[in-house]
Amino acid sequence: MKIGKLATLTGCSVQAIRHYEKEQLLVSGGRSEGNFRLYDDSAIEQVLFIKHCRSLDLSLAEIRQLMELNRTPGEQCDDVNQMIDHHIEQVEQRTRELRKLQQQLKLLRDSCTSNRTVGQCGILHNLSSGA
Amino acid sequence: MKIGKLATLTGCSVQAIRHYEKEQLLVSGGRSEGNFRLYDDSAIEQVLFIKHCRSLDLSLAEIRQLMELNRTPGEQCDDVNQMIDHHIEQVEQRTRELRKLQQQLKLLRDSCTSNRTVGQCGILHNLSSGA
DNA sequence: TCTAGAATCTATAGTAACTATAGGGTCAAC
DNA sequence: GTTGACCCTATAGTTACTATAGATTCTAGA
Repeated sequence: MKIGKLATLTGCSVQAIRHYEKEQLLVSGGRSEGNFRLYDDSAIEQVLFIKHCRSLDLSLAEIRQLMELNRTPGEQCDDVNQMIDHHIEQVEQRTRELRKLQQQLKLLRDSCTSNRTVGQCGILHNLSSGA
Repeated sequence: MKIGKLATLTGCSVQAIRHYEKEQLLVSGGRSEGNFRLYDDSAIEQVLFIKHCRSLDLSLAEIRQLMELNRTPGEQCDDVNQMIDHHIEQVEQRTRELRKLQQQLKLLRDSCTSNRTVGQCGILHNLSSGA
């Protein structure tokens, strides 16, 4: 199949697939006479694998690493576990940051009510002071 | 003062300050004979204002808008309140997403234990199936 | 067979908020 | 007069794409 069909079947954009190929996450099965990329069914699984990983916010570099590991089924999979653990930590870290941010923003928001002028605005006042 | 001192006093990098100027968040008081940017004390407050807003994840575009509002103290400040409300919503949205992500990652992580091979790895298995 | 339109190709710019670098001027002190 | 610290501009890099331009290939209907 050509790239358009692969895109439709996987729910991926054509450009994204080309991008994955450029980043060496995907190899097309070759080219047609007219230089169109050709894929077989295994490409569908590969793109879905990438999509699934992306939905978990794994980077393309991490996905590439996972796909490489997949090619050596006899090796220990500790690297996979470590990568996921690391990723979980990152997400938790970011969640904590956002929670703090949320609190600060709400405090800030409470410092102003409707029907005030810019000069009286508690928000702008707070932002201007070092607080 | 020159840009280096402003950077030191505000804890901002020199490049960041130049970047803010390029993005029209900041105007230097002029240039020296040798074409060095010159600033007065009010620039310190401005940079700190930007830093404070950035620490709340406000975009440079939003900050520019706030600074413009600041110049018209007689106007109503509803726009400020709306911006902050909108920002709070965005942060909450992202927090929800991350929370979901965290759950999924933890489920994924639990699908594998130590001392397995790549072929047996529950994580890779899960990522490969459409699950 | 001709042709219009759909699909594909490559290459490049844009996104956000900077950081890092190259290659060059300016200035103070020794 | 020269060394070193500081400054200048302009450009590339970061991430994972999307969007665009300009060209080529394929397909289906007249």
